[in-house]
Amino acid sequence: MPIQEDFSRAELEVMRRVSGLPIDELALSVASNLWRASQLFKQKLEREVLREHSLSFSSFSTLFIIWIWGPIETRDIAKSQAVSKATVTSLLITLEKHGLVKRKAAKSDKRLVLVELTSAGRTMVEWVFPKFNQGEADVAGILTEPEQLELARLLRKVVAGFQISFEEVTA
Amino acid sequence: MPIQEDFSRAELEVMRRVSGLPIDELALSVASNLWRASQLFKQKLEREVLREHSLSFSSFSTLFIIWIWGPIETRDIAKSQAVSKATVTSLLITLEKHGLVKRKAAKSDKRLVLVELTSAGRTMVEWVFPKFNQGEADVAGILTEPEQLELARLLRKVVAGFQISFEEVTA
DNA sequence: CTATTATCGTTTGAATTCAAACGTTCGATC
DNA sequence: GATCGAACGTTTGAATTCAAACGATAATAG
Repeated sequence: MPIQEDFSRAELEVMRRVSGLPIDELALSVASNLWRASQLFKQKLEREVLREHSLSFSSFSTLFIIWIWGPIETRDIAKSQAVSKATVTSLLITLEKHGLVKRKAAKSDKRLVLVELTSAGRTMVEWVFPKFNQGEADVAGILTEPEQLELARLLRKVVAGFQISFEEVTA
Repeated sequence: MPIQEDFSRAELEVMRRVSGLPIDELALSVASNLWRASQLFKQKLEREVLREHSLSFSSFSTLFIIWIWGPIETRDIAKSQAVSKATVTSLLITLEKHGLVKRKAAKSDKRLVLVELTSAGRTMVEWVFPKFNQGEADVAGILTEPEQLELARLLRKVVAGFQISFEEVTA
């Protein structure tokens, strides 16, 4: 069935109903498939990998960022995840409750909070990340390798375009 | 600066820190840029278009689906949005509170609930959708038209791959 | 026809999310 | 140094999200 390579059934129906309106149908296609792919990806990872470790997608992403960037400030977690500072505070409270991260005040600037993994947190990331990456590979594996490279390039260009347009909107 | 076309600075740092581990770095690139692009897209639309109408991204998406598919069952909204039925119930409660949708029992099957727009809901969608689509066009416009076509095709293939793999996981 | 099973939408409780408001701390200017 | 504005993380309140449990209805089996 060549429908997946061309247009999905749902997409065709949407197009039919908006035809006549001055709508950018290509942009609509890009946006709706971008959103849908990201949601399916998130759900797959939460159900198949993170659930058994009582981690949400956001919790794991935060844990991963802290693992990569060592002691890191709350505001930088927020920027790197494209979420608000309030969200990060909530996530850190949950993660701290589970003993995976610890917060400490910065010496130089008393407003700052430095976050780092506990040893339990480090163990968790190092245990879960390979399985998480396998899930990513399952999804990416739907495409050929040249297609994966091209998809990564195009998405990177979109992300870069955002950063140029707004440059620090996250309050 | 060719960094956006190649690898972002953050991506390079992540790669550096996971080098040595048996990680599929291409899949990691695809997944992280997919997630980031989708989140930035959602935030842009919520802030620049939906916020002034007191609509969340999910609320508008739901409204749009109901606009397209006329009277529709709760379970079909859930499937089309890739969210749980419980989420749809919550969204419908909010939308009903704002007078944008109405629910009625189906005659044939008393378990079903049919959802449709009120006239206020229809007015809202028809007013907001063009502006929403303009936001989509802004984002897609970061890419050339051939790139947009290719991105849509690749994402569609990924989405189709999901549907083949799981086929109705949404409980 | 009755009993079992499956499906529907909802409720419950907990986590995630954000704008707005807040107190605290830093920096800049006078 | 004192004052004003900016930036930090947190709190608050409301909406979104989901798994699990639930009652009601339908479909299937016996």
